Amino acid sequence: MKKTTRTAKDTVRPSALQAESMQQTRREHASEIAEDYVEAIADLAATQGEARVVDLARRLGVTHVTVNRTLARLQRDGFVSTQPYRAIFLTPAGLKLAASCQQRHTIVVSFLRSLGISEKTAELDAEGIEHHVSPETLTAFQRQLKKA
Amino acid sequence: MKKTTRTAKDTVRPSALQAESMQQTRREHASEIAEDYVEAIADLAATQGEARVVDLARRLGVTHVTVNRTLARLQRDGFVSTQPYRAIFLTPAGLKLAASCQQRHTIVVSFLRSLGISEKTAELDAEGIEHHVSPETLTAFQRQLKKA
DNA sequence: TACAATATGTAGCAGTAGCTACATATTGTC
DNA sequence: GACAATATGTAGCTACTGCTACATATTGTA
Repeated sequence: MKKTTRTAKDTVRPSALQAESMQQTRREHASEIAEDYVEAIADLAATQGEARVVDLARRLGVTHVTVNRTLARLQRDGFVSTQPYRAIFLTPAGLKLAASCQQRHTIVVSFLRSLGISEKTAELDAEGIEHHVSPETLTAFQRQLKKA
Repeated sequence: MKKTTRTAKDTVRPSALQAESMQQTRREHASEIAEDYVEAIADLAATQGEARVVDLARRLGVTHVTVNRTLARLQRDGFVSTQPYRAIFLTPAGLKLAASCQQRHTIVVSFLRSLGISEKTAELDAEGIEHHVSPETLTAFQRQLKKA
């Protein structure tokens, strides 16, 4: 036997629902960090006038080195535009992404709060949860909020 | 100036709530995969008698190579015990983790279903969400389920 | 202007997760 | 037992995320 038969099969029909879930979760994870960054940049720009590397590092809880490299990736992917020793700006795509992230974040936090969850926990959990909430689920959250 | 002052400051007082959220999310991410694996292994052992590398690969939507390396890490961390060309077994720690994951998964899915979310979406979203649900939030979900 | 503080950038390391290609072991069947 | 099919293992690549240490640029202030 020359090569793995399994690989081809897996590609065509990964398996059940769980494999699909896992793959989706992984795909989402790739964009989670992008979302966190653009959201932070938008917020810093709004509150402080501009977003700098150190601000982001503080905000995201990583070193400035990590921020730097991630910004390079975000620039490569068209979400931000940066110049050495200058403030960081969001591109139209970045602005759009930031807006939808902020809206989703607000909805998730409000929803959790409506269940009686504490402010702090709601914020902490929302940060992890929000990236995995599908449009359908987000709509359900909003529906529930209107009821209450 | 010899070294970065910022680093020390960041370590002591990362910033606001968001930095803490991010760091927590990253920590959680480290254990997400472990949770997915032990859950899958437990399920395969229950339904098929034993868990093999190929089964896990199909189930998780990755190649057998990835499964292999991850299993090595899980063994290093004390969650599974493996022997070359043999079935994979969960250690007591692994069994415990699997049980709590399955319970949490069930609660999250039930909760989403109770909001009128479709079976498929509930499963897909739960897969991503469940790893970020704190005990407080999980309790709130259960409380809500009892109401309905 | 000069100096110190701060900010930003770069080099290089570790760890994790994914992959393909290839090598070896096990298993099922004739 | 032999052979083919399947399963498992290993080598080596990419990419992302985090870090420390060090180098350079900018900025604020005496």
